[in-house]
Amino acid sequence: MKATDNTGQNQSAHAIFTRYLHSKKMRKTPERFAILDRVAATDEHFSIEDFYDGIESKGFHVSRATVYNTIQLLVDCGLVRCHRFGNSSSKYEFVEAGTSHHHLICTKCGRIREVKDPDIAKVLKAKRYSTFNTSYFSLYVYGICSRCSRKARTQKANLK
Amino acid sequence: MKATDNTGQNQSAHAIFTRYLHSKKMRKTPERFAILDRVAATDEHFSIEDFYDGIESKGFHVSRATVYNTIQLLVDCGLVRCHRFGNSSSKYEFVEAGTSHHHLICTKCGRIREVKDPDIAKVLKAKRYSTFNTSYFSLYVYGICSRCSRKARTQKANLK
DNA sequence: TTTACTGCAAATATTTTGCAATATC
DNA sequence: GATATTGCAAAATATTTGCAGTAAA
Repeated sequence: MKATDNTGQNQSAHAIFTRYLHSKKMRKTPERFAILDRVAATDEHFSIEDFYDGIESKGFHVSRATVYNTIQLLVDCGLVRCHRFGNSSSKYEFVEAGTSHHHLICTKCGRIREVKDPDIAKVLKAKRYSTFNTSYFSLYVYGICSRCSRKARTQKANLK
Repeated sequence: MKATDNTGQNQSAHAIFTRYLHSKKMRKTPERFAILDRVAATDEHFSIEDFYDGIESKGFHVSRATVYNTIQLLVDCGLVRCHRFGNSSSKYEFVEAGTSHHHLICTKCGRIREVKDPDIAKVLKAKRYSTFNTSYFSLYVYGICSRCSRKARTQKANLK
């Protein structure tokens, strides 16, 4: 399981979620916390379907509707981010407090690479947009990945 | 109709698309250019459905499948960008050559605001990622828009 | 005890695909 | 003339919704 400390305040994801649910007068159900636990234990991007299959295989049953609902709550309270790459289904990731990364997306093969980029993160964090209360950023860099570049070079060479 | 000059080379969108189709040995059909023309004449984000209805109402008939295919070609050759905001359908926009903007997305009401931000654009353009051949960026800034902030303040005040 | 939440299944929305007819090259 | 592209409809995929039963507060 990953660490879930939050910006030095040492609040666990559980505590954040509990506080969020409380503030919205929503119920603290076992399904919601089971889903949070499993999300927090997942290092990769996952789709709802991935997640649904995964949690079933661990012997815990929740309906798809509850997965959709709960993941959305986690997005709303900032514990999870949603990405919609290419034309595939929504992908989610647990937010490791205090960290940040961007995504390099290959427009040829669709492969996603994560990059930590403190320089850009710093510039973005310093940015203020008038009358807009920023909470976070998503930066997507589109281009051709090394594998596809290599493939293209090889094909070109073979044509000669 | 908007100007379609490209990075000082004065290539029209038509010329770019023609060149692209030629390079891929694809056919230059009237449907493809009619779709490009209408895309280039549209200032806002549009969904495939919006676009389909719009082009029908102008008396030009193309099938949905052709709209999907052709818009994807335009994305592939860089004349159009695709955004997938929130959980709505894909939104597209014509790329005005040489310009750039980011998107502020309200996590409460879903409203999208475009902002030109030359500073950030400059920083991003200067960025190089090893073994990745960048073609463009998309930056999404999430937060609460002024309207929603105001609404929240008013509600709080009324509770007192 | 009240009613928010859950599971299930059906409905909706969006996008993709197969195939016969057509038009580009 | 060969075959890429089109239109149409059906299929596939992803997500939302309605409702009756269950459980948190």
